[in-house]
Amino acid sequence: MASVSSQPQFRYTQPPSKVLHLRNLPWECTEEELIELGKPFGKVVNTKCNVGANRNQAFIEFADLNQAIAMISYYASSSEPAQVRGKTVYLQYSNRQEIVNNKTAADVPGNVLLVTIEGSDARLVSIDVLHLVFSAFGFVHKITTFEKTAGFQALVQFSDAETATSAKDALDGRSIPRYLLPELGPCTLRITYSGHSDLSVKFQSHRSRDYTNPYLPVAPSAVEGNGQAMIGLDGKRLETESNVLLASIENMQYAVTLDVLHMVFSAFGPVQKIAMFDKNGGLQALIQYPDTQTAVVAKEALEGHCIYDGGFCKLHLSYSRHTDLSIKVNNDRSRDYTIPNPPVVNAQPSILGPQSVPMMGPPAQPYNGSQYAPMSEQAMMPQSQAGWGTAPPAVAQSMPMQNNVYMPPGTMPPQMAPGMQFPNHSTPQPTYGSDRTQ
DNA sequence: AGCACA
Repeated sequence: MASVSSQPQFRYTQPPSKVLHLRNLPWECTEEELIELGKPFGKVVNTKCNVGANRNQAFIEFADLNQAIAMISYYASSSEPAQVRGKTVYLQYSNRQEIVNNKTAADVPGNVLLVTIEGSDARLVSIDVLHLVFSAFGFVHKITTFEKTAGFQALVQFSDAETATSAKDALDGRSIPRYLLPELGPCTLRITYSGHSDLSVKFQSHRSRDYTNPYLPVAPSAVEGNGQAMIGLDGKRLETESNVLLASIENMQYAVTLDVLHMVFSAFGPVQKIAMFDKNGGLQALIQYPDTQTAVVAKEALEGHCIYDGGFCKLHLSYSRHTDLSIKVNNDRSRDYTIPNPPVVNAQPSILGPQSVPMMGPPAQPYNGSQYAPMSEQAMMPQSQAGWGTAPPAVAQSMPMQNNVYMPPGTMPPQMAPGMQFPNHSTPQPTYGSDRTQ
């Protein structure tokens, strides 16, 4: 192709071309308006609008050079200038011989959106959160997610381009609501159209979903037991198990202290670290066990149960993305129980004495898992075969945690629970000592 | 009011 760079950028008289260059167009002139303008002179085969820094220039390409010449000739001698929306447009032959339309799939409206999730935690955004966000605009048929150099991306399939467009217009450049992303930093959505019209989803997995086909087989990699993820048959529940639990406390009528949490969660195995923080006006806590199995047991046993009788301080548990909490300082909100004799900052005696703490009666509903259900006084006694509980019964009954290896002396909660549930358990004893981090 | 896009 002949190089145009050897010519000046423009001249006052251009050699004829079937491409015309238009300027002084009204803002956001449409292709349709350009076609209307050129149609009287011939067949408009291509257009390009919103050109130039001011986006007020455009190109019209005719099928034949003579048609372009006809248009230029007409307006060269016409008393009425070429107009779009009453605005005079100036036209001349372009210095190009054809319009190269770089219009990519990203610009052509379609029913499938290409979504790039931006942010340091972008790849932690679950497909369920994406589904929730996009479902606000219509039925989401399918979602696939993948990693590209552009980052973490998803394809979201709607029924039609109109629905997809409404989602794109509303969400492009905006961030996923923070309440949908506990623990995660801001995640911004960049949305274009995809060239796809129907995504191919072979399995329900943590990477892809087909919401039109609930009977689609679950990917082997998403089946419970492989240690990676669980997925329900409804294709909706997806949880990645973790050794760290995120606890949200609902209906917090009574103060829930670090020590109370430690006591409650220690019933299922050694608690390594706890971090408490306020989130969305409620109290949340991260509780770290040495292994995922212990966390799973604790979650199953405690989910939905109340720390105190009467529906107070109801626990809602999920798996955290964290695997090892970074406890910068031991205080009344966070503690690393793996460090012996930690310097406790802001150590303050518990405000609530045992008498002011409501008795921890049985949970509103009995624990379901019989293996971990404290059904009787006897069941609350630490069993000798209970892996990590080696304390003599008498001691364990009053101060169940005191003799545990991971529980250094001097860190006992001041308010050991009277009547605290003490489930039997069979978690093998992990090696706490070697597991210290940071 | 004067030539895009990679």
